[in-house]
Amino acid sequence: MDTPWLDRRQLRAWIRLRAVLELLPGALDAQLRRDSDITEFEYFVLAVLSEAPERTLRMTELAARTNATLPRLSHVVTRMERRELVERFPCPEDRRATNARLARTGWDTLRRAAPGHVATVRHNVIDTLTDEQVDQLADIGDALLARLDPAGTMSAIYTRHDRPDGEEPDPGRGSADGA
Amino acid sequence: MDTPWLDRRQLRAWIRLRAVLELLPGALDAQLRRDSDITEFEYFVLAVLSEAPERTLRMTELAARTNATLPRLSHVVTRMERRELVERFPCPEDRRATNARLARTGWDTLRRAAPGHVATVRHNVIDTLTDEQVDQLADIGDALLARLDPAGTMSAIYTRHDRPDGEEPDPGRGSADGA
DNA sequence: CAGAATCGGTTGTCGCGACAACCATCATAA
DNA sequence: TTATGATGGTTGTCGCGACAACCGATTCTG
Repeated sequence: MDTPWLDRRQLRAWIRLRAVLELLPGALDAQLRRDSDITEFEYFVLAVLSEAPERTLRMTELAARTNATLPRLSHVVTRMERRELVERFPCPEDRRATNARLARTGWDTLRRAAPGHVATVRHNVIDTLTDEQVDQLADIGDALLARLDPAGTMSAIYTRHDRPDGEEPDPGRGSADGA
Repeated sequence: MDTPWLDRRQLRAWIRLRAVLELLPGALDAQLRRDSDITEFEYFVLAVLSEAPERTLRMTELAARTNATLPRLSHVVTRMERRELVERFPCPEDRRATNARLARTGWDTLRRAAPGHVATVRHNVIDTLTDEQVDQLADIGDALLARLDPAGTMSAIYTRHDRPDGEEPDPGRGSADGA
């Protein structure tokens, strides 16, 4: 356990990363709560569901893709169900399992929330970086996730199907916006 | 409000960043809780205090440097006081104010916790990146914090006094480790 | 030197996430 | 078949953070 201390340059990077870790989630959350009355996590749940076939996913799978524990997800979905953002129904093939499906209200909420959320992400992240830095950030993210999420459960979601859109769940294409 | 959608490269960066935001804090927290029975935030409070002159800081200042709201800090310090990690005493100059001082136990706890914490940071972050990426990360962090923390309250802490150590609060030098 | 506004901090309530305990279902093997 | 263990989920309790309400001390204003 004789790990060397961090040198100045490493420390510089770490301190900044730590600060971002502390501040950014709050900023994103605040905007969504204020403008759409949902959590960033709830937004993410809606987004993930909206990407799934039939807009339906088993709880376990949904938990994995959102990096939630099952208990946490269960609680969250219970609340979301109350607001009719999602629906829960037993899985026909496996009677232990439960499916979560994006409800109409959830889809609408997501669509309405998306633009503001994207704007916030742009404002706080993307637009503050050069194009080069954006790519560097992606590579750095890959490196970190190799440790944090070896299975790639979190990041694979959107990159899997190779589309120009992703986290932002597509309102803007498809039936919306009359594009 | 006609913010353009994220293009593929931007999305790639954002998704990864988001995943890191979700996973990294938990990883750090888990290690500290397990090995030293303190939160990452408590660790940080200890670290910040240990860097302050007299190992003492006013609550407001401590809150600013740890990016906590005052109520939150007050609660945290209450608990830490119970475990004798810190002490609170009224500020002589301003009788509204309260000072928080690092207690003996807190210092010891910090010193014992530091190596494992550093190792975790290395394992999950620093050692997964090239030297070049470490610098890139620092620059990216600067860019993001320009928005998130314009006053620089969070990141200024350690860079201000220009030392080779920083977040990691110095055990390792001084009387520890018998170096 | 009143009175008002402001500052510094604490306390109370509420909502969310972690963890453990629990129940039901499916798979496996004797 | 029935035990055994694993899988999929839910529920209960606890601890922490956000927000609002509050109080004493201080500064500002006339």
